[in-house]
Amino acid sequence: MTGMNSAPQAAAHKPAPLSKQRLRLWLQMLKATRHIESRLRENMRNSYATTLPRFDVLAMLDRVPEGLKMSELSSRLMVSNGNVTGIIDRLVNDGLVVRVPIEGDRRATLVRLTQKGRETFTEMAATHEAWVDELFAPLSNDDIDCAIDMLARLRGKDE
Amino acid sequence: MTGMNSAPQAAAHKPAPLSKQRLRLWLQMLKATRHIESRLRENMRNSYATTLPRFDVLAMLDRVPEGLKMSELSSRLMVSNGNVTGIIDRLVNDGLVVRVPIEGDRRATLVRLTQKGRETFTEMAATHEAWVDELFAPLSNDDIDCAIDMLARLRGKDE
DNA sequence: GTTAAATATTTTATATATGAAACAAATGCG
DNA sequence: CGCATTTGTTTCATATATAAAATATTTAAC
Repeated sequence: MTGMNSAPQAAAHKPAPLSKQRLRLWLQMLKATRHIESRLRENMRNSYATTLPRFDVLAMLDRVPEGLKMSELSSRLMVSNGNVTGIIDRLVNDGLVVRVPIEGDRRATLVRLTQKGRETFTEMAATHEAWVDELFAPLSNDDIDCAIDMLARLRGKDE
Repeated sequence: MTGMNSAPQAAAHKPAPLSKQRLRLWLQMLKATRHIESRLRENMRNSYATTLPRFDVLAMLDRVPEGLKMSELSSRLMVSNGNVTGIIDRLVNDGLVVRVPIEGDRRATLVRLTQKGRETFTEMAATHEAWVDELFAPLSNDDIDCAIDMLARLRGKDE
C-alpha cells in the first residue's frame, strides 16, 4: 500500500491527538497523586500510627476553632456523609475531637478539636509540611505558581 | 528591587513561604484530582453501572492481550495485592476477565480479558476519553505539555 | 396545629484500599 | 535429597469510600 491512503492525517476522522494528550495528562496526574499520597500515608502510619483521612479531618477542624458540622466537613473534604461519620467516631474514641450539640437545632452536631486533638495535630502538621516540602522539591517556584493556576482553572475557579 | 533584598524575612527562622506554597500546591492537586475522579466515577456509574477501579483494571489488561499476573496488575495500578484479588473476583463473576493458569508455575495466574470484556472496555474507553477531553478543556495545549513534564519530574522520572 | 417538605445525620450494603499473616509452590543450598 | 528462603496469591482484620435507605428534627403550608 504505497499510495496516498492513510496519509498522515488527511481529512482525518481521528480522535485528534489533543484528546489523547489530555487523557495522558489525566493518567499522569492520577499516578503522581497516588504516589505522593502513598508516601504520605506511609509516613503518617510509621510516625504517628494514624491515617491520611484522619489527618485531613483534624487539619480542617484546626482551621475552624468553633467547630464544623458533619455536613460541612464532608463537603469541604469532598467525601460522603457516611464516611465522615465513621472517621469522626474513631477520632472521638481516641479523644482527639468531640461532638458538641448545637443549641436550637437538635438535628446537627458540631465537631470540635479537643485540647489533645489540637496538640496532636500541631505536631503532626509541622512534620507533614516537611514531607510535602521534600516531595515537591523537584519543582521550581515558577513551576509551582503555574501549576496552582492551572489546577484552579481545571476546577473552574477562574476568578 | 534595590539590591540585596531578601531582607523581607530578616534572619528568619520562618518555614519559608516556599514550603507553604508547596503545601498549597499539594492540597490543590489533591482537590482537583478528587474532583475529576468523582465526576468520572459518577459517569461510570450512570452510564455503565461500573466503577473506576474496575475500569482501570480493564484498561490495563486491554493493553496487554496475553494477560497480566496479579502482581503485575497491582504494581502497575499502584494498589495492593489483596485489593486486586477482590476486583478481579468481581470481574470474573461478570464474565469480563478470566484467570488462566501459567504452565510451569502453579503459584501465579494470568488474568486476561474475555471477548465480552474486550468489547465492553472498547465501548467504555471511547466515552471515557470524551469525558476526560471535556474535563480538561480549560487547559491549553501548552498547559498540558508543561503539566505532563512537571508531573514526570515530580515522580523522579527525569530522563 | 397537623401534615408535608426539607435538612442533618446515621445506618446499611457493598466496593475499595491497606498491611500483615497464611498458604502454596518454586528455588537455592548443603 | 531435604529444607530454608523466596516468590505469588489469597485471606484476614480494619479503615475508607460511596449511594441509598432509615431516622430525627426543623421549617413551611395550609
